[in-house]
Amino acid sequence: MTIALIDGNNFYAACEQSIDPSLVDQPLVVLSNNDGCIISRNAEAKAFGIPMGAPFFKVRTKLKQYGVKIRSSNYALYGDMSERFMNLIKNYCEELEIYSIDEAFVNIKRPMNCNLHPWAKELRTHIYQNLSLPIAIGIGATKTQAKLANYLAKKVADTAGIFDLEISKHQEDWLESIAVENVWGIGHKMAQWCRLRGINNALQLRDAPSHELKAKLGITGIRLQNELKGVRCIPFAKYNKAKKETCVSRSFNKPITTMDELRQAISSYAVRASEKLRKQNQVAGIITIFTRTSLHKATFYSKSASKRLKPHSNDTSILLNASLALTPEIFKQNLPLIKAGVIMQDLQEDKYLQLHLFETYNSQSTIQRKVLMQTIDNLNQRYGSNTVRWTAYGTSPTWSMRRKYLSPSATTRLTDIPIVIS
DNA sequence: TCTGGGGTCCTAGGACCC
DNA sequence: TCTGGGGTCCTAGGACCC
Repeated sequence: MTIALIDGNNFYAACEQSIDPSLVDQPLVVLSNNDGCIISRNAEAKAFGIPMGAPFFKVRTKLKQYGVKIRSSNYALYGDMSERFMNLIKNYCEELEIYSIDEAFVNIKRPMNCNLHPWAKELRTHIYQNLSLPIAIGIGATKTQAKLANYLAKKVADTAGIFDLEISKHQEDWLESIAVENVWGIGHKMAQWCRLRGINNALQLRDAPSHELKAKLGITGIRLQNELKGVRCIPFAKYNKAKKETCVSRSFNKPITTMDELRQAISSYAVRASEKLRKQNQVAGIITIFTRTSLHKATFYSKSASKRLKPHSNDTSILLNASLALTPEIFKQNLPLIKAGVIMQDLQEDKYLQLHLFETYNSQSTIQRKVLMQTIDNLNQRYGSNTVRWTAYGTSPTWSMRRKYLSPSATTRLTDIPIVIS
């Protein structure tokens, strides 16, 4: 078996372009939630030297000057496009592991002549014809090799978005061409450490003394090195693994200073987190809420508070009450809070709900609660989120996300379907 | 004015067990 | 002089990923 990593090029920007023909061939950037910073750029925008992750307010003038189009994050759109993307890939491989919203690892068999190019080419065409999304395909003996191959498929001219590192006659040369910071699993800190030791590229990392890597990076270092050599250490996860925690957090549109606002925000995140749990068929054993001031100010404040839930639950009322009870513990007077969130932890599958030996339970009301939650979820799913809502988070929040350049939910909401005038 | 959101894995150290 | 050996579980924090 061989591994391929398939991903969408500039995925968010490409999704925006696929629903709005006026964006084609135009430089385009997509902003993070709250229109904070740049998280996706198409090739035309990259050509202007607009860096990834740049705070929007710092590059705003430049964007205007170059006539770059701007979109706020539209996760309803990207999530739906991702689902379509993965479903198309499924027909082209033996096993699929969805790694992120725009990336998937697949297991494939090499044909007799070992050449996977025709397969890759066909898949690329198929995706483009169906979704107008350009993709890159990297092939390798291990996940890490596939990742590097994918990187090369995008960087090296003349590859047409496909690169097979496993059977390349010049594998070592290619590894040498990849800077150490571009290796999957090597972040900012580790790259610094590598550079200090003269480990500058993927080849040098592969051949570095193992005991030094072990000492610094632990078991992950040894794994990484073996993966570079072609020895599989990171397993292929065919099935969606159950989440270990689930978090809902947001930055505010502007700093908040009152307990009332914080309560509203926390409430709305707790409601959303409960929905997520039910969708994942999970119940939480611990709920944590947190808030903080800006990282970029001299006085930094950050506080969290947790509560154990007995028994585990995904009932909105229970999680809402727990988070509201915790809110006074994290609130501090006269501080400009810019972000808050709710984290659900110690997650279990809801069908194996563990009850407590010395508590009494009313199974009738438990079932009724479950049906109630289901009904609310169904109504919100069918008629739009917030059709049925909890009053705890108010009707017109002053703190909600800024999304000034939002595109329509063209693939998930009937009223937003694009209209073609011929 | 203004810098995202949502995750995972690993490790070290402390508390505790027999 | 000298104070065991082997283990589990939990937590906080660091590092990384997209």
